[in-house]
Amino acid sequence: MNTVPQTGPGRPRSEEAEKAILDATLQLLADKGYNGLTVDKVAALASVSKSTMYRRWPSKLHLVIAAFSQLPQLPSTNTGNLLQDLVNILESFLNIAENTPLAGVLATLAGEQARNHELSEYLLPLIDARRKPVRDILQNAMQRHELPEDLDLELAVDMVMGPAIMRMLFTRAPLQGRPVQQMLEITLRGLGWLLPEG
Amino acid sequence: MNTVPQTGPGRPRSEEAEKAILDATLQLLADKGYNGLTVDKVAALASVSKSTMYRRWPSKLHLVIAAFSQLPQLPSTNTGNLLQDLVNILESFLNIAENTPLAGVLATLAGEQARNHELSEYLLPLIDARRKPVRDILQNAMQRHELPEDLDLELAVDMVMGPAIMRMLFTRAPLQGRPVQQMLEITLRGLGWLLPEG
DNA sequence: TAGTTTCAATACGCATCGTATCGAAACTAA
DNA sequence: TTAGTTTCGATACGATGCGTATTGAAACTA
Repeated sequence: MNTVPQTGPGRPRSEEAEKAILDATLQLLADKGYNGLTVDKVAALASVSKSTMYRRWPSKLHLVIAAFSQLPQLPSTNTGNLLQDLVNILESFLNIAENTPLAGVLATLAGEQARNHELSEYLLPLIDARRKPVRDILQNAMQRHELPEDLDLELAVDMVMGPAIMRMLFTRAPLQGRPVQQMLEITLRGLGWLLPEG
Repeated sequence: MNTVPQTGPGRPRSEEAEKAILDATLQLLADKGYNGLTVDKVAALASVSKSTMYRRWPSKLHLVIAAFSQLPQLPSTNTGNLLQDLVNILESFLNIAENTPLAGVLATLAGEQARNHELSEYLLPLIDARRKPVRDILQNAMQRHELPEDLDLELAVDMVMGPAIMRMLFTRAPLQGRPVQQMLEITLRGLGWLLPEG
């Protein structure tokens, strides 16, 4: 994610500073959102000069993306119950989204991506990492023959996550508990879920 | 959407200027996106002074929202074929999204909405208007008894639009033609679509 | 005719991004 | 030890863009 490696002669880059910058970025992002975060504030909070930041990331946007990719993966349960596994991971995703402005930031980045194509290069892997747990759960179910063999996995991921994200970002209707389970039941039925018990 | 009515004495507000401002806003939005649009550029393109703009809308954000609500509704066909009607409206939505950065702007606004709650008041009606054609199509199908009587209509709208929007904004995989139809077939199956011919 | 509001033009304050400069610090290589 | 290189913090700076303020003319009401 950095711009240049630090091999050769000269003073080595401070790993400490790098961590402090990314931590400060995440904290300010969580406290004030993307627009409320300023480069100078990050520098002050991380006790670092701006040159140290811009040597690593070419813009505020890149910095934010780098900070995002530091976030831990969502815990992907594998209870063997497809519906329950999906409910779990979606609920934990929505919990994060409701208690931090990360969802809003993600939407902002998506909007920027539509215009700034160079951004996709950095953003797409990050998004794919968020899709991966869902993909894994679906893939496990396929191996248990609970889903059709010819299922388009990427399309299925969109079908599973799309309605919840739609509601979270745009509709802004209640989403915890019942609605999530209901949405997933509908989607799984559409995908041709073959329940293990019949 | 304006801040103050124009009754009473004094020079009346220019309807012409208002239209020119909104048109210029839409054009710049389509050409350069939200960040590429500047208030001064809008003023120049509309041949209007900034005071004329700020007298009507208190910020760039409000102006953009006002311009958005000027956009025409998507044409809601009613052929009697539920799948085809939904394919049509989603395709025309995606056509706009692919040929202009308006979709990206919508994402940007959604991101802002997550932080700026006062914004929801203006944005939600606008989003609801975009959902309405889909809601109408689904409602028509319900009256034809092609969908269950107890269907949660709002949830169904999210299920229909969510996967496509997910793919458009985040996944960024191909979306025209086959995938749209396939996604809708899966969703309708999950919703319990009772085909008219069987 | 007097009072009120909008108009275009323009200047201004202010925040913020990203760049540039500087001398000190930390490292490599000879 | 010494010369060369890169990063460091501190700080200043240019550029951009939002939103406000001022001013005199224009368009309306009473």
